[in-house]
Amino acid sequence: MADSMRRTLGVQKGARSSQVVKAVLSATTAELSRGGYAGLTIEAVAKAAGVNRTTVYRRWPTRAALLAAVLEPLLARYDVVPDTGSSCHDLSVLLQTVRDNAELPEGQAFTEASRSTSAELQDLMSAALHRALAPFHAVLTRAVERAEIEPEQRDLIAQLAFFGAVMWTQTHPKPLTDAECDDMAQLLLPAAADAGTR
Amino acid sequence: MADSMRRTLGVQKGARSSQVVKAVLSATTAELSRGGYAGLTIEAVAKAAGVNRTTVYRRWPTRAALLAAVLEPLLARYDVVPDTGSSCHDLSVLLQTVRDNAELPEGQAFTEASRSTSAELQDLMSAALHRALAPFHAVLTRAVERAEIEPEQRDLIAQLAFFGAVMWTQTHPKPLTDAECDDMAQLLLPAAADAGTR
Amino acid sequence: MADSMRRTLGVQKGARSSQVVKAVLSATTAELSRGGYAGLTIEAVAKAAGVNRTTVYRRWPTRAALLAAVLEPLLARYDVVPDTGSSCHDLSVLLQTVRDNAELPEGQAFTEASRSTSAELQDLMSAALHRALAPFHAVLTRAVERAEIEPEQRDLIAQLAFFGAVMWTQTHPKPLTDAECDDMAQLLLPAAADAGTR
Amino acid sequence: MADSMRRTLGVQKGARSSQVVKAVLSATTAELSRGGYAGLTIEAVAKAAGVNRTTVYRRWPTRAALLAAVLEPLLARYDVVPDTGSSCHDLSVLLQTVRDNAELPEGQAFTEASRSTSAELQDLMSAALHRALAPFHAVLTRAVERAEIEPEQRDLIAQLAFFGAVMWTQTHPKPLTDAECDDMAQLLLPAAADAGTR
DNA sequence: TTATAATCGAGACGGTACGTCACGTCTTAGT
DNA sequence: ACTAAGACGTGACGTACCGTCTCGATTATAA
Repeated sequence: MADSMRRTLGVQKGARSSQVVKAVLSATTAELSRGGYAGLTIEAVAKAAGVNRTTVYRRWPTRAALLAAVLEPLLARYDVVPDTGSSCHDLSVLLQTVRDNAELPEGQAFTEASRSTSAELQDLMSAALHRALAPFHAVLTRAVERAEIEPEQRDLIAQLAFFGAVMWTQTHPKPLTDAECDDMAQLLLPAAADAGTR
Repeated sequence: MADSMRRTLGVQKGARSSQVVKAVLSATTAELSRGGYAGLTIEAVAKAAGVNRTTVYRRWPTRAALLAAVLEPLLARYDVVPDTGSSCHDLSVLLQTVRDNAELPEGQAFTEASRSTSAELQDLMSAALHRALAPFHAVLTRAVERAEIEPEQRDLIAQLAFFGAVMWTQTHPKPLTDAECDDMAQLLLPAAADAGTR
Repeated sequence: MADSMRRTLGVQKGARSSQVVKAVLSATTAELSRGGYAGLTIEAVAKAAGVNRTTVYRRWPTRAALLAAVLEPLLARYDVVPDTGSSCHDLSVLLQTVRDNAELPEGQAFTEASRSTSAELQDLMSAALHRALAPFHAVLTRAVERAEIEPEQRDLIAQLAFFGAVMWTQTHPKPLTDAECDDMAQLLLPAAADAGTR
Repeated sequence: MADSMRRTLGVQKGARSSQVVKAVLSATTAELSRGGYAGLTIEAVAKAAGVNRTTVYRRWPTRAALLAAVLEPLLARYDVVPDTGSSCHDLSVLLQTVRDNAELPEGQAFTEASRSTSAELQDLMSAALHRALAPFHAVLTRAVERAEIEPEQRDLIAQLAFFGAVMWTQTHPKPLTDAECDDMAQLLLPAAADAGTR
């Protein structure tokens, strides 16, 4: 039953396997950078990685799996919550992380794919979204505790901050600067901004 | 020369043509509602419209053209700038418009497609984005004139408001309520909110 | 009933109609010269003639009809039977006629189309073949009367002579010369050749 | 590089592949028998063979390739030169081979296609023609050596004999009989016929 | 050290959709 | 009354990837 598929399960210790993995994943980001997720084909990835098409299929059965694999490092950055003492600054730091991710092809592909209706992607993407939003909620929960914002504003601010940064390049030719991240944070956390300034 | 491509140019007077157009466009929204833009195939649209595939190609040479056609009514709603006297309320009205659009399959497809790297879409989508953002800028320019916000905050607020509303359903199971639109507007325009309150 | 088709039946007196006919027919030979009968499309003919596609269809409902129209002048040359006194020379003259026709694009298309299995062509082509073979039979019948060949050889010789000339360009880069026509005639009618020589 | 086109190159060991090949080729001759080469569509061949259309394309990229494949056995018959001692009889044997081939749908398609102007066919067909004419030239070269014909008559006789037989069914309802083959050979090789008779 | 299991490359296949071309028919105008 | 122009359904084209399967051929891990 498991044999019928002959699917690759884990990464072998040997150098060969890990090289294949590395080659495929970097080929994937390369392919994502031109064409985005919509233009991502297993065929092209395999060719770019110098690997047989079936080999890719064995380890990553779907396009979504490939995306997930390549997305992991970006999401890992959201696993640490900044804590500088100032909510406003914490938020700004998070926005900078978002910006850094959004500049990478994988990051672009993420926002592109997050709108997809495909079932396989839906789960992956909503999980990733929650992971990315988590530090925002953490920082803003602290802001609530410091009485800088009302509790019921928390989610709204997280929403505005996160997507404001994610979608920045949609409307602006250049990526967010650090100063603009600060502006955005101050706009959304006026009380915290005052505290930091004075 | 016009003959050389044998492409359908305008809608004929006859009932036949206009019926075809209607059938195809509504089939397009139907197909968009399941599968989104990524899952939109001319084949399926044609079948759902009870029309031959080539007929679709003649009038809408690309998938993007089909999307543009079906998107037009939504974008038209952004052509009127609300003017209720209160900037905060104007903004809220715009957010409600965004929400209404985002609930429709065409609207979802719009945000999905706007992230695409495809050349044909790029132009169409950036034009649509500008059209959708225009009323936001108009309303906020009035807010600047009323000294409710700083001039340099204008674009930033437009950005946060627009994408905050557009991406709402990414993080929330239910669409924006009118009250939430008000909250969002007040958060972004605190001075104008005060004015309206007093 | 007849109106439902709205088919053009005869050539109108006016200059316009006859001009259309001329333009289409010469466009047809032009198209035949590149692509042959297999590559002949109504679309291309209409465009080359500067005429609408439907106009062509009305007057020549099928590709075969177009071919027939353009073939007529070539077949007309077979309606006169040479009579120089020498069977051998008569045959040579016929072979030269075949060669002249075979050099024209219509002639090439004729031999190409004559092998077709299409029903509409079958009739047209077999009729044309008979018309082309008729003078051969006439000349050879005279040869039989002159006791230059056996009666039962008549059809065989006609067959060899006609197709030998028609298919000449299949195996030779240059068309038949007059001398080669003579050689061929003498080979097939040795008795008549002797008579002419002495 | 071999992967880049994903084209089927050779016949695999497995029974599957060879069965596909067999099915497609016999379907091709079946389709040729109705419609001829002009009416041959990959679509119909695939359907008749119970095979997917793309599978056909992979192994035989063009219609011409399909024809060539199906033609090969017929052409192979021309690779052996008859040598019965009598030039006249040798020629008759060749004519019978031509007749046998011309009765098969592939043979009909061959003569049909040989008149085509298509580039892809041109090469294939001229090569096939040379292959078919080769034994004629061989037999007639022997006849020259036996002083039965003049050297400069050789090609002319080959031309007349070959095409006379090939085109036989154009003008006759029934295929060539063996006796008629003999007649034709004797007509073209009178000296050799005498030798055989005495 | 040699089995044994995991992984890979290669070739082939059925299948879906693409975008294009030409077909032949029909309707609606425009002279 | 003809022709023009526009539109449509239809069939076939050749291509691109898809996802699956079956073979060997390698390559590691373990008896």
